[in-house]
Amino acid sequence: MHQLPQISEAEYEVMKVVWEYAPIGTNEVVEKLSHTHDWSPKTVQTMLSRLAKKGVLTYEKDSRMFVYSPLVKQEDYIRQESDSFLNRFFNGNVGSMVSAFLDQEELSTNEIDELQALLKRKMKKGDS
Amino acid sequence: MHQLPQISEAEYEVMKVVWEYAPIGTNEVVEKLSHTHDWSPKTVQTMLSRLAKKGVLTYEKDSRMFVYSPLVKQEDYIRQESDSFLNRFFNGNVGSMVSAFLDQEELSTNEIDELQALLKRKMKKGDS
DNA sequence: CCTGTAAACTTACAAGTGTAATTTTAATTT
DNA sequence: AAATTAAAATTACACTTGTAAGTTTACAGG
Repeated sequence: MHQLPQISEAEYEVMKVVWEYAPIGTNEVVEKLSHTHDWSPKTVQTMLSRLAKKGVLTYEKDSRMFVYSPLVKQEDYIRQESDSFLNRFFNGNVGSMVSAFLDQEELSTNEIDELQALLKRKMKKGDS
Repeated sequence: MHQLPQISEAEYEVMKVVWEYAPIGTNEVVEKLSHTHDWSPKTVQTMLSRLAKKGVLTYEKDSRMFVYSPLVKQEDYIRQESDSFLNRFFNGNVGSMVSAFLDQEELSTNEIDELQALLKRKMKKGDS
């Protein structure tokens, strides 16, 4: 499993837009981000170039404009980061992690129910 | 909730030793890390100074040597990073996160059992 | 008391990141 | 075809991080 390129926090915000709306032009990316971030269009452009250089996305020309598409799947990237997070802080042990979240009282009764349902379904599948 | 200082990945490795063995001197930190990392003692010293400057740890002098102790609790730092991770990648939804781990087939039947036990216990507590 | 040595303090330097401004280029409008 | 203008390409710059090396200082031993 060859490592995916490193994506910085700000770059990731840009990628979220690309993942959701690709193929998407520079201006539209800027527009989408303007709702949630206070970034200059120049800044967004810089991040798009860096992402292209890193091979996270690619583009085609529509006359003079660029239209971007992802090269890396969001799911794959999230998987990589999840694994890294889990190892860094919980020695790779999902149980410790969930346990920590439970201790932090961050889960409502409903959320706990949901989790139990999830696990139950997973069990069934594993059985077969 | 005032933000804790930023701790880089390498710095975190150093902190793990400090958290586990504090109060601990520079040389002992270097020694502990030598088992798991290929870092020059100089590198470790740099990281210790940076951590002190950031206010993550403090030290006292034992004659000419420094003896370090943490100022930030590991648990607090992990909580902060966990929240940040969860928001960044799963919109703060623990269910989505666990669900993702389940989909990645990274949990053995045993681990799933463990999780279920955890949740059951948590439910009981929440009840009372 | 002088000196060697080990510790701490200061400096180094490239890569990555956040955050743009400036310059060039190519399409569009007169 | 020339001029306008909007996009892309290039340049900028400070801060953090990884990774140390060099320099100063103070204790311990002779």
